[in-house]
Amino acid sequence: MTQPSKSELTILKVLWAEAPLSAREIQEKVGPLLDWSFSTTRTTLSRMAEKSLLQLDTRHRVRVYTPVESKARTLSGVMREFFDTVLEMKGPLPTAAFHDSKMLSEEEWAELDRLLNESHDDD
Amino acid sequence: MTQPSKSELTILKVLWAEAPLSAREIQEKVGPLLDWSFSTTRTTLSRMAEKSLLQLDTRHRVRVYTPVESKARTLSGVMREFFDTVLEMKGPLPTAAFHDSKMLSEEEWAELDRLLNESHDDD
DNA sequence: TGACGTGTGTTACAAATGTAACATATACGT
DNA sequence: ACGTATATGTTACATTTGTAACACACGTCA
Repeated sequence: MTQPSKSELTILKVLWAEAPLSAREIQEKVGPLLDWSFSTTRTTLSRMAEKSLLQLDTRHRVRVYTPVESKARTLSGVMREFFDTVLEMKGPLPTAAFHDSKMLSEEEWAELDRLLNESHDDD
Repeated sequence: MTQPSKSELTILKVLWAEAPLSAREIQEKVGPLLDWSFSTTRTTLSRMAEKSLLQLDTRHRVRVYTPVESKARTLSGVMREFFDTVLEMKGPLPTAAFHDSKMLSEEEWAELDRLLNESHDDD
């Protein structure tokens, strides 16, 4: 499970909020944020699809992108990696401390907690 | 303030524990961990010095390396960046939640807390 | 039917990072 | 003085990521 880079995470965030979206639609959202040209956005989307971070479909004759993994699953991986390497905390993590981040809903936090702190060998 | 990569962080960790160290000494500690050849370690050390992550001195006719920034300062930057981009938590962070990480002593946690949550415009 | 906008495939190049060899200098022991 | 180990300088090449242009196909509108 390859971790998304910072830019890739930005794209994933807009897609978690609303998917599937076309490259053009994604560009309208992340272009201003990342100051990217449409080409750049498209290249990054292609690479994300290659890496199976995104799934590709065709709707109304256009390519649309959907995240393969849920927000909770992806962020749990990113967080696990971070705490492992930076703080060397291998065991359960104090996820309650982050619950006031607006990034996830209550249900998503519940899923993330489960993923981080319970059985760890799926996927 | 360039953030250290994962490998660079590994090197910084051994130097925070004991510095200054020569390339050879560092290799003895990180080589097994990272499965690196001596050359690789040396290249990374050079680049870290270029980026001013490490300071270079000569002791007993050998080059020795010392971290420029303290563990607390470096980790506070890394953590700030992480919570910003991943969880979009911009304000104060619940650092108490991490205090059982063995990475830092009580005093270092105190420094890190101060850096993360108080005035934010030094260095 | 021909120009134009939009979608898509392909290619390009630079910087950062991972990973390492080669070559040279220098000190230390014999 | 000579060989040998260690230290240091330099160079190399691949992969990932950032950043983007070029070229072509297709549908729509005049």
